[in-house]
Amino acid sequence: MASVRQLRGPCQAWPEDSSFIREVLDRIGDKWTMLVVSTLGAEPLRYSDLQASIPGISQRMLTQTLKHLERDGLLTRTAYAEVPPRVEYELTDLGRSLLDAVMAMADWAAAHHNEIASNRAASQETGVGRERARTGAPTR
Amino acid sequence: MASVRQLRGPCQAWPEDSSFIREVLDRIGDKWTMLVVSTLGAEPLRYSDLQASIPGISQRMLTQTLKHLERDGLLTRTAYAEVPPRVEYELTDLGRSLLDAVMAMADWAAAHHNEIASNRAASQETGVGRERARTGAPTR
DNA sequence: CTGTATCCCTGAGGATACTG
DNA sequence: CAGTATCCTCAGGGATACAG
Repeated sequence: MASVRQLRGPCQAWPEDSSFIREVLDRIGDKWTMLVVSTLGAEPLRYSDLQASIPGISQRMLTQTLKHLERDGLLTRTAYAEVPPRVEYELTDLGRSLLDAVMAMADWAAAHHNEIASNRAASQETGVGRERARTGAPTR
Repeated sequence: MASVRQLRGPCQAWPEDSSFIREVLDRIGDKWTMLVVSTLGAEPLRYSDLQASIPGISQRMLTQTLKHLERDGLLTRTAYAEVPPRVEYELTDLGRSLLDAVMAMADWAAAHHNEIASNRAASQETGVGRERARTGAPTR
């Protein structure tokens, strides 16, 4: 498929096709999805491995995120009927294709986070882009 | 800078460097940032143009998003001291570099949203990855 | 036109306890 | 081990009114 950029000229803001952005945001914009996908990028993992590999994630969120990803066909869930239950999660090809795009974003972050941090620090001093600081006494 | 992938081998989940993912998510994972950036991708726009081009955004959110992007050096704000005030927002080079990565994600969405939609529909019928449906009478 | 200031509500998501 | 079921908090963000 053609690039979104090709679909519409360079000097026209996307009319309502911001839906693409919305769509990708709804899918990966939540707190854990990208993390789970990137963690599974290297190798299939079981539930407990995922929880251990993703510091701070709760059972509730891990389960929910995995379900959503499975629904969308980004990963597969395989349960082995063993004596201590074992369930493995693995990215599908579709999931890996998302991972590529995600890595591009990660690369961007890696390449520019210093620059951004210093910009932010500079704005701090200048007052640029800062939320209006409380001046004077509060209203009440 | 080298790719994140190059930094660590292919068969090792990122130890704690999920921070890259977190970082990019914290910056663009909110509801409007990507939309504003992509809207400014084509050309500089003024406040009212942005609001018109991004259906559903409130003044509050537009202002806040613009401030954050300005703080991080992703766009510039230029106020013209005219009789009806005019303020133009324009992406910086840094902002445009982000846009490239964002477009990659949009391309991914454009290329795969059909596949994902049908996967989701299929799961719907199969019951795969679905939240447990209420069975029987509620607890109370 | 370009924002600020408030109020308020929803829902993402954390903590905890329980189950097959 | 691999989840479910509940409860509850808190902050993102919408609506509205006001200001330079």
